[in-house]
Formats: sequence, structure tokens, C-alpha cells
Amino acid sequence: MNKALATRDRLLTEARRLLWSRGYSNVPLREIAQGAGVDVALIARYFGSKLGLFEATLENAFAVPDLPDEDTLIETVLRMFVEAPRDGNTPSVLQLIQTNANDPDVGDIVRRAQAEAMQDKLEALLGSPARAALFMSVLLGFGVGEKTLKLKGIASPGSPAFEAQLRHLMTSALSYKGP
Amino acid sequence: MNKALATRDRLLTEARRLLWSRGYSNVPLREIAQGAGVDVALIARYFGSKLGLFEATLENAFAVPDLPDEDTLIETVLRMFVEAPRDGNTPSVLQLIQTNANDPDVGDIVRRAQAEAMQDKLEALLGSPARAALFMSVLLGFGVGEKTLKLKGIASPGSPAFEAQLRHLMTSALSYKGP
DNA sequence: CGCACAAGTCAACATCCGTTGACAAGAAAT
DNA sequence: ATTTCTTGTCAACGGATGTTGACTTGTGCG
Repeated sequence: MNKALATRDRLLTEARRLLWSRGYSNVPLREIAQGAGVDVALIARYFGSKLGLFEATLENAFAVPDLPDEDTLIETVLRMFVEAPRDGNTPSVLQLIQTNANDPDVGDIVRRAQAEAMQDKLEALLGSPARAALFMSVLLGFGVGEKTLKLKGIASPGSPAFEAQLRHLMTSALSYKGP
Repeated sequence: MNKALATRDRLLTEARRLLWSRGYSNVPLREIAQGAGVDVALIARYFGSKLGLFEATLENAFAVPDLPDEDTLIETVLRMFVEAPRDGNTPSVLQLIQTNANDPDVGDIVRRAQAEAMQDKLEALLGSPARAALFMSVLLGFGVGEKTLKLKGIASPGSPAFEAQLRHLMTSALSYKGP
């Protein structure tokens, strides 16, 4: 019975790696199974369906630590961006959103999960939905620009310039005092 | 012979509407053909393949008018965002990028087309690749936040608050004086 | 009219993919 | 050792989708 949990975990890890980075519709189950070293049929046994597998990868995906103030928010996000490419194995939550939020199969699920887990916390910390939305927007755009569009004007992750650019965008977003 | 061009155009228009908004892999050819009121096989005749059809929709897609200074750049983009939802029929170039830039089939094409057509102009106008990249990032993020993630903190398009938010982000991006 | 070519339709094929149920190997229990 | 439950594999089905070739309809020209 322990063996089963181990392979279930291998499937889950591989699924998170592939589905989050390339998008739900772009990854066949057979590839996930092969990456985990087992047969496809086991996915049906352990997760019921492809959707079940995807939902399992979302467990605690959007969990955000409680942050005391805006400065530590910025520093935390900075570390997320800088450390994420280091280990390289687990795609970031931003990638998950970018590759799956407009997918016809799972878009709603991703949006809802993100909204429930992150928006309230951000709004509480930043004081207004508008500031929270602009902050999220800036993060999304920077992620898309770097990972997806590969804009050559964005410095390479980890460099001081990269940190300066990201920090500038975040502080700019937080400087919004709108209606 | 004129009739052919007309239906070719109907196919092209419908393809742009569907492929740009929902993404290359998420739209079956049969749906495009049905929307244009013709049979699927005509796509093969007029465009060779699905990829050929998609590439045809990219003709002049990224064409950007020459802009004299940064202020008119901001105003032009603002009008783009405000007017785009009005006619509602043609998705914006930003949507095209968001839904297709990470598609395994056409991602490279979209990235290359965008880079060739927009980046050089933006860099020339803004003076540095970094400022151009941050400007693009901010636009992308705002688009994703509004259309894809539907962040509730983003005002409804067309409202004064919407314009204020977008203007704030753009001027913030342009205020970057990095290395 | 009759013919040739353009424009469009139809059915079928090949492939991919999620899913399913029957079956095999291996461990645990009696 | 035999049985029973767990874990895993295999082949096949059914649906969707891009693509192809044969066929039909329509139109202009002699």
C-alpha cells in the first residue's frame, strides 16, 4: 500500500512539471506516465481522469504565506522569481496561470483557485482591489514577457538588472492611488 | 474568380476572430469553416493547411504606425484598449500573443513576428531595450489580468478608472531608467 | 447547346488521445 | 501452498481532428 503512494507521487510531480509549464491541453497523459515510468492506465486508477490529475496538482498551489507589509511582499516575490529558475524543476504559479488560464478545459478552475487563494490576501494587504489587481498584472506581464515572449530587453533572471526591473514594476504598481 | 476571393476573405476573418481569441490548438478547422459558411476542405484549397491559414491571419498583424513621441504612444495604446472591446469582432494583437505565444505549434512564429515588427520600433522610440520590454510587459500583464484572469480590481474597459489604471502602468514603465 | 474550368461538397483515411476492462505479476494473509 | 488483495500492464474502443481525393454544382465561353 506504500508502494502505491510512491508512484502516485511520481505521477503527481511529473504532471505538475509538464502541465504547469506547457499547459493542460498540450501534454498527453502518455507522456506524463512515461516520465513517471509507469503505464497510462494508472492515472485513471489513482486520479480518475486527466482533470482529476490536474486538480490534484493544484492542491495548495496558490497557498500564500501571510505577509506583514508591502516591503516584505516585494522581497518575497523577488525571491520567488529569482529562486524559481534555480531549481528549475517545478514551474512557478505564474507559469501555471499563463499556460492554463485561457484553456477551455481548465481555465475556470485555475481562475477560481487563484482568485480564492490570492486575491483576498493581496487586497487585504494592499488596501484596495485596484492596487492588488495592478500588482498581479505587473507580475503576470513580467512573467509572460520573460518566459513566454522572451523579450530581449528583460535582463537574465538572477542578475542585478533583472531584480531592478522587477522591483521597479512592483513599486510602480503599488504607487497607484486610484478611485 | 472573384467569388473565390470573397469566401477566402470570409475564412480569413473568421479564422482571425477564433484563432486569435481562443488559441491555435483550441479551434478546430471545422468550426472556422462553419462560421464562414463553407466546407472544411476549402481551407486546404486556399491556404494549404491549418498552419497556412494561421500564418495568413498574421499578415500585417503586428504593423505599428510610426509614432513621434512617447505621449502619442501612450494615447495610441489607450485608444487601442478602449476601442477594441467596442467593435468586439477582431481580437487585439495582445490577445493573439497571450493565447498563442506558448502554443507548441505556433509559438515560435508568433514570437518571431512580434519581435520583428514591434520591438525594433519600440526600442527606437523609447531609447533602450529595457524600457521597451517593460512597456510591453505592462501591456501584456494588463491584458492578461483583464481578459484572461478577469481580475475584479481592474475597472471595466471604457470607464475613466480603466483609463487611469492603464495610463498609470504605462507611465510607470516608461519611468524606468535602468542600465 | 455543350464544353471547360472554377468553386464547393462529401466521404473517408490516418492519427492522436482519453478512457476502459480484461488480464498478469507480486506481495500478504490464511 | 493456496488464496486474496494490491499493483501494474496490455490491447482495444470511441471520439475528435487535419488532410486528401473523388465527385458535384455552377458559371462563362465557343
